[in-house]
Amino acid sequence: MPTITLPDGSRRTFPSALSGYDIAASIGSGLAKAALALKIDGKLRDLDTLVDKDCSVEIVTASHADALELLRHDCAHVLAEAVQELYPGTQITFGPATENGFYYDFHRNAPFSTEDFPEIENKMREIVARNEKITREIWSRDQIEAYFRDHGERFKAEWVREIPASEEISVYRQGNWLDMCTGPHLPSTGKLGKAFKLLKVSGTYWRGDPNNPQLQRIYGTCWANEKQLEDYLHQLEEAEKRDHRRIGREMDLFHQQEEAQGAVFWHPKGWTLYRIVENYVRAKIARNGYQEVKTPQLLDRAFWEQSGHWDKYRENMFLVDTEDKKTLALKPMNCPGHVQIFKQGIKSYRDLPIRLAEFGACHRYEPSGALHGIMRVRAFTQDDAHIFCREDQIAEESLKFCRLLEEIYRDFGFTHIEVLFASRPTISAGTAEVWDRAESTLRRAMEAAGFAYKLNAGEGTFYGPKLEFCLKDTIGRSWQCGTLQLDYILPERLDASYIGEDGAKHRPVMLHRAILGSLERFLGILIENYAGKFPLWLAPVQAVVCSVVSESNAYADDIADRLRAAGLRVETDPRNEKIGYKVREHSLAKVPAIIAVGPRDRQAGTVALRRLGEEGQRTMPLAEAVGLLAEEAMSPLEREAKRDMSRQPAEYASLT
RNA sequence: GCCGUUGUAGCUCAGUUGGUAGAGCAACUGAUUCGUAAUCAGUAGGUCGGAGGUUCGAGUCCUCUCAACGGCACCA
Repeated sequence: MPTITLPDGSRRTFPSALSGYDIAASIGSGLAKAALALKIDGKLRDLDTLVDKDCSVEIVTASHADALELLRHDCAHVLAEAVQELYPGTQITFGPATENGFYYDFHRNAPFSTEDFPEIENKMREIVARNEKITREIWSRDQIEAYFRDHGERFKAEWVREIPASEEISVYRQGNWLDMCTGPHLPSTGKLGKAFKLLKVSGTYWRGDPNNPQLQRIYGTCWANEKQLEDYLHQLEEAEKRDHRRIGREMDLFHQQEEAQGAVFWHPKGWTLYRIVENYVRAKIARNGYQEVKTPQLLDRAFWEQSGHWDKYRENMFLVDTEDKKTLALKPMNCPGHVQIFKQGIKSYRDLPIRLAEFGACHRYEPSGALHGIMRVRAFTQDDAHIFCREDQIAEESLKFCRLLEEIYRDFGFTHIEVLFASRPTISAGTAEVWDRAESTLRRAMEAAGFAYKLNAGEGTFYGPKLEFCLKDTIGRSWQCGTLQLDYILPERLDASYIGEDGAKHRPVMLHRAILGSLERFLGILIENYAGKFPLWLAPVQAVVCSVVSESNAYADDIADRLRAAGLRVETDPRNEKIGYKVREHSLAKVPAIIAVGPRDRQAGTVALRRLGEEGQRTMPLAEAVGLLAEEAMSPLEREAKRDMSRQPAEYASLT
């Protein structure tokens, strides 16, 4: 006599065990028809699962938050069935739901191409129309292995043996097709509907290992209804318009070309943006106890051998052979250079922490397939710094860093930061004991900083655990920007030391940290997040002064000079064009402030100010416009400084 | 590096079964001086990513190669 509790809190008692479908039917025939699955005590289950004891039950329909994952996973199965029906000999592997859709990995000798999609999609629609019943069965390992082996499915047969003996293995059957899968699934393929579309095909490796056979992955998207599908496809199109490569060209910020693969040609406007960002960080870290340095681009290979980078990354370093038979490497990172500066002279425990910062130009020979616009390049600049400190200072320094990073990200408009904790990789330097200590210290610092983080197991650096601060681009790809790495190894290898209170030599601990990460990547993300419509302090061109008629050109020049005197980046547009034409052009160029001046303005000493994205304009005295824009154009740092300056001494007292 | 796709004027694209490249916008010239998202007219511009091959003849077919894009793998 199970008693079930429904989401609205009501309870129903049934005389005997019954399926989710029966429960839905007992509530209403409409619900029974719409039901896709059920949640028993919060766990998603097949609709025909028998409920035989007291529990809470939710009927999952297409509008339920969990429905999409279910639909997408089923869509992957339908895709696999369609592919196997169309292309005999193709082997199945895995096909999960993803954030916006699904994929399925196949093994087939002939390549799949997007040209095959219409045929596959048609077959998928056919399978949906067949409305094949989907059933769950429990098979023994031997049964499954034999089945897949008999059907030429070597990957599935291999995988069965990997599943722990303690686990029950389920098989889902739909029509004549079946797959080993934990489920849950829809009651039948007909419930999938029509709102799916195949998107792209890509290569992948069996179990993610390049040494394994190559598989072909077909990606698709799937939604609860066609409206949602259309919206999603539209969203993808819109995202394309925010692509940093496209905006970079449209706004004349930068370009890239074949002869400098993985490098960036910054145009005047782009370089203005770059310098604004760089100078902001420069001023910000100077206020936070960092000292800026500059270290050599080329260093002898012996140096990299000592640090351990040669062993691990030689293939990815740019090397230069000299006349005198030396091999130098273009620096792929700045740490060893900073250690050399630290090592000059004798350091006392009183000197610590020492925070050395550098906008370090680095070169890495990244695999060609990894290059991506200005987000992943071979020549980039890190806002790098190394904090040399005592072990007892790690926690405080880590905390300070997290606070600083948060402030800077906030100033650039980023509030959603994904934080990952990357732990010890399989190949690493140092002892387990040192690693344990490093990991637990870093973990505690993170918790003190109040950052929620996810574990990125085994993804730390070879010399220490790592925090990754990630930001998302316009289509949701996550990019590591900031990082904090705790390192006991390099100070040892490069023989850095300080004199402790006890008069003896000690090893400092090194914190590697970057906030933006690579200036190039950060700017790429910044461009995408603002879609090029930067806040005034970041806009390369903050205002354009347009004359309405040629007669007003001199007045426009005059206005521009006044704005420049107030520190604004201003251009004039004296062309003999209609004002509507000029407004359109500068709006498309995403100039935040468009100022139009005509004979009327000259007489009255006014300007007509139009803000990007707004309709219409405001006519105001010149002084007012200058004041308005100059105030808005202050960087967050200048704003902060102004606030501090105006603080009364008493307020300072209360701060301490 | 691996798999797939793409590569024609500054940009977006067209180019039938192989017969020596076309449009719109931008640019340039001229006219127009017009108060808030495209004034009109005219001119110029590419040898079709690169190399090789097949052919009487290739943007169009074949081979190789480079780069970009989407993933995979990598990311100190």
